[in-house]
Amino acid sequence: MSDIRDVARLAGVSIATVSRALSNPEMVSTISLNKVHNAISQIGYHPNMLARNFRSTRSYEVVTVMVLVPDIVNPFYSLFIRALEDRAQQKGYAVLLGDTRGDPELEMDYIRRVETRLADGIVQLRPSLEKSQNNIPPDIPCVNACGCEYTTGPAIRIDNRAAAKTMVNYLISLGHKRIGVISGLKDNPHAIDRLEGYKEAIAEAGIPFEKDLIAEGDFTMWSGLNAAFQFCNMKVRPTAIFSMNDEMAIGAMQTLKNQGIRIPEDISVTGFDDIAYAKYSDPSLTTISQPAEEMGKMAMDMLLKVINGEPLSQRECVLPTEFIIRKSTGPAPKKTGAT
Amino acid sequence: MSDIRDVARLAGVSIATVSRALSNPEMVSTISLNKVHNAISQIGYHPNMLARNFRSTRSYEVVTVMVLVPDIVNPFYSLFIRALEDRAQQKGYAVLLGDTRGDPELEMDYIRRVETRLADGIVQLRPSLEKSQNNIPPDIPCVNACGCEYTTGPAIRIDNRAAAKTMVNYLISLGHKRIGVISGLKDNPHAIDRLEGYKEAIAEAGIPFEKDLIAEGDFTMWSGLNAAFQFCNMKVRPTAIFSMNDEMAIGAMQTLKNQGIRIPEDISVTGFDDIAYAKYSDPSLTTISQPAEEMGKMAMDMLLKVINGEPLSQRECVLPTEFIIRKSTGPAPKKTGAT
DNA sequence: TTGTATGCGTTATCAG
DNA sequence: CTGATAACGCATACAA
Repeated sequence: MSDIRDVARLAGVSIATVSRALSNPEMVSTISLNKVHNAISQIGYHPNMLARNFRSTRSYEVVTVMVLVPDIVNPFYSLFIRALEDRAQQKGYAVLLGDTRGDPELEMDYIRRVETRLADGIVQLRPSLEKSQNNIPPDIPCVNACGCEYTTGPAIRIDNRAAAKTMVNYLISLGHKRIGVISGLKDNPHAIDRLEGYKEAIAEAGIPFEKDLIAEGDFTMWSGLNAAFQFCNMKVRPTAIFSMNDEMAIGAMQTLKNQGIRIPEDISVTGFDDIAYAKYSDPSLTTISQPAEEMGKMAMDMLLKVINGEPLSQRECVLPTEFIIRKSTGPAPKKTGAT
Repeated sequence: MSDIRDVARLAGVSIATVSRALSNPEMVSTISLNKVHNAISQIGYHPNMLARNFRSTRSYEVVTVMVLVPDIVNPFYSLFIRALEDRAQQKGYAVLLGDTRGDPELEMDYIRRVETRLADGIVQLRPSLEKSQNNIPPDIPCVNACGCEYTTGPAIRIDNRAAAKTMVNYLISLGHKRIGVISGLKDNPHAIDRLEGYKEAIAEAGIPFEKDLIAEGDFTMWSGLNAAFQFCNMKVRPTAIFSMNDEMAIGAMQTLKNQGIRIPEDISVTGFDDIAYAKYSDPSLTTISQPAEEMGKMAMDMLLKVINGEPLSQRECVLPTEFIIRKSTGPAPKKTGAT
């Protein structure tokens, strides 16, 4: 591996000149510039970023960002990350992956790495409540990109409550009165916000809240598949199911179809996120589209500002969602689907 | 940010002792060890990995690996990466993300970063032919984790040809004689290998090869959806479609169903990869399961050996696949489905 | 415009 | 077992 010294020697200039030729070409004469460039291509020199970056600890030369994601296999997250990474790449920054699998221990491991300067900042994709505040030390730059209503600090989020309410209102407008919910884990902030929206909607429609209509999942297809059984076995089945994400909705539809229940004739199903598969499911899924890519892009930009100490125009950025009607929803059946 | 010097001062020892206490505790007396630990927790010291790593360039202390992936949104890749990252995390290494979006320019950008020592090695997920050799300089440690038959250098792969052949043989055993193919891009090594398997299978069954039965896609659902039209419009439709991945198969099924073609009664459809959605598609997809997680794990282990200069027990590791029969395939219909 | 010399935070070498 | 001190590769203040 060749040195900056090797280049200097070959080019017949000082290492300072080589350094400048690379970082501040305008400070170097054309002649030297040429000599340096020739030398570089001759010996195939690549500046050592580790050294460069290490040297300028106090400078605002960012290089690496760590993204903390609960599960990169989830299409919503991977879409987000692709956009984030794209943005970073454009600006010449690098993205370190930290798949926490929802494990707080693992998350801490990753955070520690950032403390060791392996990265300059964090994009947190785990929604965090105020109490169980993301255990990220205050001195390390961080943006929460999946915030909820209780998130503190720089954050990007959607209005989960309003989106959920829109969805449930739509179901109500179709005549549904018994609307089941497939929720995320009860203490998940998104689940909390979305349930809030559900409650508001039914309350305004004069529909009483029934605890039995809430099934708990964990945002995986498998959990959606299981949750649906709870509804199949009820004496009076709900005529619609509001699933808190698309994957659980897809799992649930699987169960329903296996039980001979028609969608949407017998029961309507809705999702959340609008992952790619939502459009291709059978039937295609009515859902809420989150601007995953926009969020990824913004998260990157926002974090850079935080790192560079620039002021944020707004601590929190709430992005709009889109309500997408497909074929998994329809009018409530005339007689409630008793078993 | 506190220094190693701060720790030394507070602990009343030399910085060398502090360094040793952290890296080689066995070389330090218990007394000093305690003093150091106390000091560290008092001032909240975190060793600067950048400096540490920079200092020991020639040491075998790896920290970062870059994974070059065509598209992280593809579930097969994200599953692979999750496993890779998991393994890296266990060993204390970090994974830099390089989503190339299939763009060679972008890929070069990432490779350059590795040349600048931002990472110590590369896991390449783009299959590469010998001719269009992955343009990774020979001096940088690399493992190709999606190899094909022509891949050179350390590689992990499956036997695409054999897997494809198994699948097509199965379709033939069901009585299918006109078997359409939804291929990846023609010059994609995986597509080439799998097509080879298809050709071998039909040849052995005495079925002539028809160029018209090959539709080209690009491994996205959208392309599968479009490719299927080619078959729908044929005078004599194929009775089975061998899609080179699950996503295209899912897209194709969408088209078929929209055209009123029943699966598998009128036409059988098969996929490749066994992504999570394959099980939940309608009908569930007969496919080939690739051991994505196993591959990710092995890729990490293999790359570490390469980086550390340890000898590889075998240059290439060919992993077994699993043939999974679900509900998208059935006996060939009696009369060929003429339009 | 250029060169010299210093320091970034650690590890490693060498005496003690 | 411990403490000075010299690297590591580069950027930069300062001097020329």
